[in-house]
Amino acid sequence: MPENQEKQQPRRRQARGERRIAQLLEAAATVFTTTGYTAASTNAIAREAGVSPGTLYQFFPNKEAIAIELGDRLMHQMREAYGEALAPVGPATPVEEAVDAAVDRFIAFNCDHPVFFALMHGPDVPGRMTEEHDALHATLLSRIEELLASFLPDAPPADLTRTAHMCLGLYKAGLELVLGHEGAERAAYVRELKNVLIRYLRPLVGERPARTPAATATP
Amino acid sequence: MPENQEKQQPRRRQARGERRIAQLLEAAATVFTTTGYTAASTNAIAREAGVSPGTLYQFFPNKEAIAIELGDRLMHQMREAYGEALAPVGPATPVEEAVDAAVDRFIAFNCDHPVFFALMHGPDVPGRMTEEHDALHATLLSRIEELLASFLPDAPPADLTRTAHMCLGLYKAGLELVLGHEGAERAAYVRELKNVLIRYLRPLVGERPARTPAATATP
DNA sequence: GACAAACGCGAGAGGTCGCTCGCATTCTGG
DNA sequence: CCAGAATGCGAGCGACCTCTCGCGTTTGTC
Repeated sequence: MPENQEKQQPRRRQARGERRIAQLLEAAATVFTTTGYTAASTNAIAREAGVSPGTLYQFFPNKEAIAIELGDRLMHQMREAYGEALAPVGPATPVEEAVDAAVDRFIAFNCDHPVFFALMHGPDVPGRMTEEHDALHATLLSRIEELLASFLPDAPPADLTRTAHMCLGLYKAGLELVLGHEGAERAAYVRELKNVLIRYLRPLVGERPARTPAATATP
Repeated sequence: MPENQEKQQPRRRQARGERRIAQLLEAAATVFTTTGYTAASTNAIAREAGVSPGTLYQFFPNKEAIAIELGDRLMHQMREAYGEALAPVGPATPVEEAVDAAVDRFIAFNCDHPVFFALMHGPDVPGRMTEEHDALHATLLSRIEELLASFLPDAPPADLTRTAHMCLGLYKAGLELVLGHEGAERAAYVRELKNVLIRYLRPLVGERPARTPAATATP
């Protein structure tokens, strides 16, 4: 009984099918990025992939399933690229370093996969999409909270949760600005986003060891 | 120069019509807030207002016009409530005070008019709505930039613009969290949002609190 | 080579949404 | 009081969207 590729589906895919699925997901990614989830039509996705609408529904039961599968694969790629930990932080790492590493990683991932932002940011998603969205959100939040806990061992849990929410929100705001610019401007916004997070978190972790003289020479 | 009510339209409204318009806009506000602009149907708005679809189109040429008019009225209310200046800031006001006042005002307005957030936040808007959205965005940005300029007279214009974008983005992120909570939690998030902005801007205005003797002693 | 299953197609069924149109009702100015 | 404008209605038109269905094609297996 045990061996299976995907799930418990009695559906045997050929190599051609797997290729089509990848092709369709890629097309869906570009369409979602440009028009958003709700505005994206399955016909448009099929057209972008160069197949007929019927073919699309050979592989996905409905439009939502496309986004779900896309989200799952993105999540998987993310875990694969960065490992289980949000950011590997040693016991004496300064905040600056942790923020710098985490932001760089996430920004890089989001720039490589703009769909992620589209699926993340849109509360224009109906039905079961919301669950998936919330799951991802909760995952990220718990990672951030975990990371924060290593910096703030004696903070009340409620404060920790709030700070984590705040950090994620700030990151999303910064990400939007980063994705909206190119080249040097983009880099400048990344720098600003890091500044925001560092300056927000710095006062919370007063007695951290290294007072690194990094960045921002005072004018 | 003749007097006119709305614009150069040869459309004479009766008192009943004005009432219907207000009623429809109110209904549209609740529908937009709950479902967002794109997902909101004109039939739903008419139903919410207790009138027929045809009646709705007696007063608005299309769905977009409803949102536009709603946005205009909100904008007007905002100006009326807070005056032309974003926040009246004296020449020696500390950053803390300016941020505190500005955030309190905006948060109060957004809590009173949740539609504002819905119309603001949704890039799910097609066609000419985007212009209106961008116009509002630009207005807010220039106000913020203006305010920042009074704090940072010698900063390069590019940096000023970037900082203004960042502040608005941070505010929007915080607003989302604030609106997502109630009571004490909400107040805590307001506090956090202020902290974020203050700590972000503080290092940029090093020699600011020259006049106030009881300034912050802590580094 | 033959059979079954997977793949591929595209017209179109079924549904929703924005918006219109013809007609009834209410208001307003003269 | 009455002509005409403003208001109100709701069935329904056309466009579009998700998803289906029947049938032809390709692929894997023996």
